[in-house]
Amino acid sequence: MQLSPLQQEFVLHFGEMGSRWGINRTVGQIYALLFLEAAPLNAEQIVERLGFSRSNVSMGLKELQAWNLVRLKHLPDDRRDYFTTPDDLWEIVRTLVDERKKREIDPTLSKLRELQMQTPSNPAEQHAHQRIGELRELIELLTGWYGDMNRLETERLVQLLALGSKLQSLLGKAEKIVPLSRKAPATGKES
Amino acid sequence: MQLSPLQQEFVLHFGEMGSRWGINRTVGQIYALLFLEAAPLNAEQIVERLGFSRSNVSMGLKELQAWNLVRLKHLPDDRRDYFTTPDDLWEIVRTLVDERKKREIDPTLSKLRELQMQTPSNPAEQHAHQRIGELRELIELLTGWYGDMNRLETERLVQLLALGSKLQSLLGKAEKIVPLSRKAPATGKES
DNA sequence: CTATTATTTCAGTAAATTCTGAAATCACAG
DNA sequence: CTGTGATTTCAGAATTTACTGAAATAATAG
Repeated sequence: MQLSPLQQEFVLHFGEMGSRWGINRTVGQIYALLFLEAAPLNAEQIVERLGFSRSNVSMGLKELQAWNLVRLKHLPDDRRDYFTTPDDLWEIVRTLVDERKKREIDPTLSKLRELQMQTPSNPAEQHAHQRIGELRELIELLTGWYGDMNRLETERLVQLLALGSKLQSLLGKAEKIVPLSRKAPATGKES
Repeated sequence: MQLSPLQQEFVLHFGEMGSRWGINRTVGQIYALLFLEAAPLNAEQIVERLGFSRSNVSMGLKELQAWNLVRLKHLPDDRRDYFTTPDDLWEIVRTLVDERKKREIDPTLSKLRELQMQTPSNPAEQHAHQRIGELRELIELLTGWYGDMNRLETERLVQLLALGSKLQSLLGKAEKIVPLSRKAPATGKES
């Protein structure tokens, strides 16, 4: 491995973390490397730095592209593909969550809805049906909230997150002025 | 597998999902089974229903206990261990996030802080150093926010999540009354 | 104690996954 | 076209992870 100690530790750590989150270790390392690098790298450079086989790197890059986690660049008079990660970390977070949602949460929701169609026949099924309903509701609440948050500009989102628990006291105050549900305050001028 | 179609589909789906999140498939299935079941189950009953070996179930249950995801119960005049999942789904979510944070996020933060101690020597390290700092900040913001949310009672938390994007308009209004940073509104009566 | 039943441990095996090198395909310059 | 370099594919090898059965340990009842 042809890396500075700083790079090396970072890359190894994220390879390890990736593998705990269901991501192939080498894919994690490739991503971590690209994340630290100022300039885009081509496959051969990744091979040199990480010591994987060329084909392994190729597969890893394909995987990262499928996840929308890398950007493809080209240099003039060079037909090799160069890869980077977005400069904006929030863009990375959004992509990660979006993709994970698309691949795992959404299919789970469909499955839960489908299972809830079945009317339970005995007490055991009755209970399972109930439980599945609760789970579906919870996931719907969370994904709905995520959708809302994702629609915010990054700056607003960061403000909100930074508020954290101060939020509830603020909300308490706000509620006194804007009484709970924000629907039709009867001013006759809705949009 | 000795399960109703409803149970079976649910259990298989969550086994599959588990394995995509770095959780052993059989552990996922055991958890899914316990989740649906009204009454606690003992290891032998899990063996019957899922068809795994006794030792595999034993290991799976140990894993779930290590993750704090199951509760241990006992029946009168029966010295076998019986397992359930909490009735309250929010408790489950909190446990999941807490454990994952403890095992993966917190060590990552330590690592990032440690790496940032090193003063960069060349331009490449300079850039890496910068990048690591940005990542650390982002994770700190997110974990800080999570800590705040986790401190809320479930009811308040659900209210907040349900508000979603309505929040920002509410906040806009609130901000006019409570001007941005909540520190020392110069009333001379701080706590 | 001893017998009985519950649970865990662990070495070996099975299965799944990751990784590689060789060959195929692709993309373009000449 | 043809040649050269970039990239991908894929079958098998290597590695890792999961699973099992047998044996050990633990817990309790008699």
